[in-house]
Amino acid sequence: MMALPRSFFLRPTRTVARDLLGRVLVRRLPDGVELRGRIVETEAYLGPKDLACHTARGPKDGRAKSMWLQGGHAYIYFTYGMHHCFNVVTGGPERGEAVLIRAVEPLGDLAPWRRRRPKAKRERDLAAGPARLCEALALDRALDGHDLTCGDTLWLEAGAPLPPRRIQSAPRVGVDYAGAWAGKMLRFFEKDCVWVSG
DNA sequence: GTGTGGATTATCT
DNA sequence: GATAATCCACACC
Repeated sequence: MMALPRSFFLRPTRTVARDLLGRVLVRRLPDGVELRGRIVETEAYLGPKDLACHTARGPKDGRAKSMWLQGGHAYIYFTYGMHHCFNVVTGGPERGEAVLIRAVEPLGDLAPWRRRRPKAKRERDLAAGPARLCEALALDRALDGHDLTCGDTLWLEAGAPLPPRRIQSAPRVGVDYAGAWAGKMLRFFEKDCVWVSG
């Protein structure tokens, strides 16, 4: 299976956020184990004008510097003193836009997922939530800025995109401070899917 | 089922 | 010094 090409990520961020639903995120761990998850929930962050977006604040070489790369790179940051979150950068270089991956449906053998998420009591908690997903897939700042189009260590595969009627939208999570941008419908998830967070 | 608070640190004011 | 794109445990209903 081939990694999704650069052109996939160079489209408008909202388009990519919707089109990522149903696609497959693949993570090859250092020990060679490969984990695959079907993306079921995303959020779009629309660059410096979007007051909920990390590129709307702070220096360009600060925490969010990877977000200024060309589409198809990873932006992984650390927050709340203990959690990581994984984003896919979108659009051309210097756009400062990205899609936050909020939840995946684990595919294949669940044992390696459980091994990394011993606290998850229910299967549905294995990767529902941006920080849970990062814990399950062992994503941290070592992979910040990684090129997702090389098919190495961390990449995306075509899977099966969702038809529009299976996609539901909602305001983004945890961005109440962002004024008019807080209420915008920039969160996308699969309708009636048990693997979606909250 | 709902609500509250604690963990823990990079980043910016 | 405050805050953050969060999660979990535990209390209480």
